[in-house]
Amino acid sequence: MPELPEVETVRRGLEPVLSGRRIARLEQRRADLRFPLPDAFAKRVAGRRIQALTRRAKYLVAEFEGGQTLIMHLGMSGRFTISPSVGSGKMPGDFTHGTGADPKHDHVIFHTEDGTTVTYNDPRRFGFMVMAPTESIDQHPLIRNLGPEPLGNALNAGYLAARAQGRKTDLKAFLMDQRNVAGLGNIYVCEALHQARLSPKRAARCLARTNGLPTDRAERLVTAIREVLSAAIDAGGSSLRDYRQADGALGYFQHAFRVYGREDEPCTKPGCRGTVRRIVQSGRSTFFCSGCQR
DNA sequence: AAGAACTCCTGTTGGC
DNA sequence: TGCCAACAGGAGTTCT
Repeated sequence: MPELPEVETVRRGLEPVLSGRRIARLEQRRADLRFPLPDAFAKRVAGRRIQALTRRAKYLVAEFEGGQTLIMHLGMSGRFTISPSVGSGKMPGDFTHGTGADPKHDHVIFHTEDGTTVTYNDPRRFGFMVMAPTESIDQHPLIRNLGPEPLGNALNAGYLAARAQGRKTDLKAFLMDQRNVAGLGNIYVCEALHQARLSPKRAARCLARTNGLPTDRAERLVTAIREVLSAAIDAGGSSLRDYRQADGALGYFQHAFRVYGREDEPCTKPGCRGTVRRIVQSGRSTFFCSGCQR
């Protein structure tokens, strides 16, 4: 579900209440999400301070004092919601305790030392939380094989060209694969390909070097990925069904979608008279304009 | 080794 | 209204 912009938005929302704060108590309401929750989870977290809350790809990463790091993934329907401490200035009744979602799916609740609670709610339970030693976190199986962060310098046309060399898989699947680029999902792959005017059906090897130079296609794609993700983060992510920011607010980038969810609507690209189509690739919906995406 | 299919789980939506 | 199938933002595992 949440892709990089949504996870980054959640991280920014949680950082002020979690980073540098001690977890007084952790409430665990079931044994597992997608995978079992960490052994002795509550005991390992209680009384420990979160030294940093970062993000890698679609993972939220909480580094605890004492050498352990919690890796969290929101799956398709996971959300974190902050409830302020009593007496924080809010009027009683201003804030519904919990997530605003069905409380029967409140699975993990972090109580910070100052009384704030952070609740993880996840109806589909595709999310997960894993604890691992901080010192070797980069070698963790969930982290080890991730491709570069798309907003960092490591993603560039030369990298993409090399990575796509000889790959017959289509561009859609290539970009969805977290080993190639980390953090993209169905929505932003569709949007980035549209902006780059590339067909999702094209073989990934079209990005590879020709005459020793990265292709114009690879350049356009890198630019498009960066612009789409940056704009989405600025908008607080995209809210379709479940996604909310940590303060409960909706994201609003969904209003800026050019192709996603716009089947049969006209292409918005200036000068393009095409219509947005929906096809299925690797079992998932792809939205694109066959007029301007080649 | 790459690529495709299958799997986990619940909720919503659209067709009949 | 009820029922059922299809679908939803992900990704690890298991096949071919």
